[in-house]
Amino acid sequence: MERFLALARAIGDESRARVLLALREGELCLCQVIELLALSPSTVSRHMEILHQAGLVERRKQGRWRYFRLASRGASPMTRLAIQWVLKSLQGEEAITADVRRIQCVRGKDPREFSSCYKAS
Amino acid sequence: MERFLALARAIGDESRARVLLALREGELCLCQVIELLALSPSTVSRHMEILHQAGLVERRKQGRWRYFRLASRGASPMTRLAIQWVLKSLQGEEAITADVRRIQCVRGKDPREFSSCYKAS
DNA sequence: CCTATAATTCGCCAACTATCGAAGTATAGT
DNA sequence: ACTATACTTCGATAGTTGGCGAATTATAGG
Repeated sequence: MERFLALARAIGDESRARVLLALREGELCLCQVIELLALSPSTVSRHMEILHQAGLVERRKQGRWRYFRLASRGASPMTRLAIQWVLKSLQGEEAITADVRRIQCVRGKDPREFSSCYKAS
Repeated sequence: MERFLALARAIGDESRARVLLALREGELCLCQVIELLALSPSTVSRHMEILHQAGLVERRKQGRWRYFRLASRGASPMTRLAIQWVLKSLQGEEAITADVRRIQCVRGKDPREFSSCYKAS
C-alpha cells in the first residue's frame, strides 16, 4: 500500500508528470530537465529523487551528468502499471506535446552543446 | 492536465484509495464509509467530496443517506483509466482484503440495521 | 412540532510539500 | 592546482493537506 501511495503522490505533481512524459522519448540528464521545467536545480534534483524513490525512474551517472530514464524491464508490475497509466492518460495533452517539441533540439546531444539551444524557442 | 492531477492526488491518499477499493463490490453510504475508515464524519465527507470532484465516484441521495459508487458508464476515458489503475494495483493488498471482509456484513443492508454490526469484528 | 440520525460546512491546527538560495561535493578540462 | 560545470544537501518559507470538533442543514419518524 505504501509503495502504491508513493507512486500516486509522485505522479500527482505537474512537474513530475511532465518529466515522466518527456522521458518517454528517451533519457534526459538533470540539466535538461532543469531547462525543461524552468525550475531551480535544487528543486529539480528533489523532484527526480522523489520519482526515483517511487521506482518510476532509473538513474545512471556519466561524467558530470546524471541521466534519468523511465523504469521498464526489471521494474515491479505495480510500477509498470503506474507508468502505463500516466503515459496513456496524458498522451496528447497540450502541455505535454509542447514539452516534447521544446526538448527535441537537445535529445541525445552532448550536454555541452545545448546550453544555448533552449533560449531560441 | 489539471483533471489528471486531481485524479492522481485523489488516489494518493490511503483513506481514499481504500474507499475506492471498497466501492468495487458495490455502493456504500457515507455512514458505512465512516465506520470503515474509523474517521470523523466531517473528514470522511471531505474525502468523498474530493473523490467526487475528481470524477472517481458518483453520488445519489436517498432519504437521509448519501450513497457513493465508482464512476463507470458515462465517465471519461481518463477517469476510467484511473479507476482501472487503482483497482488493478491494489487488488490483493492485505489492507484492502481486510476492509472487504470487515464491510461484508453491511453490504446492501438498510443503514438502520448495521449500527451494531461493525462493533463485533 | 420535536427529536434523532445523516451529512455538510467552517475554523482551527499539525504535518507535509514545493520552492528557493546558499553552501557543499564531484568531475572534467586547463 | 585552479576553474567551471553539474549536481546534491540543507534551512527557511509559503502554501497545501488531513484531521478534528462545533455549528448547521436535511430528512424521517414519533
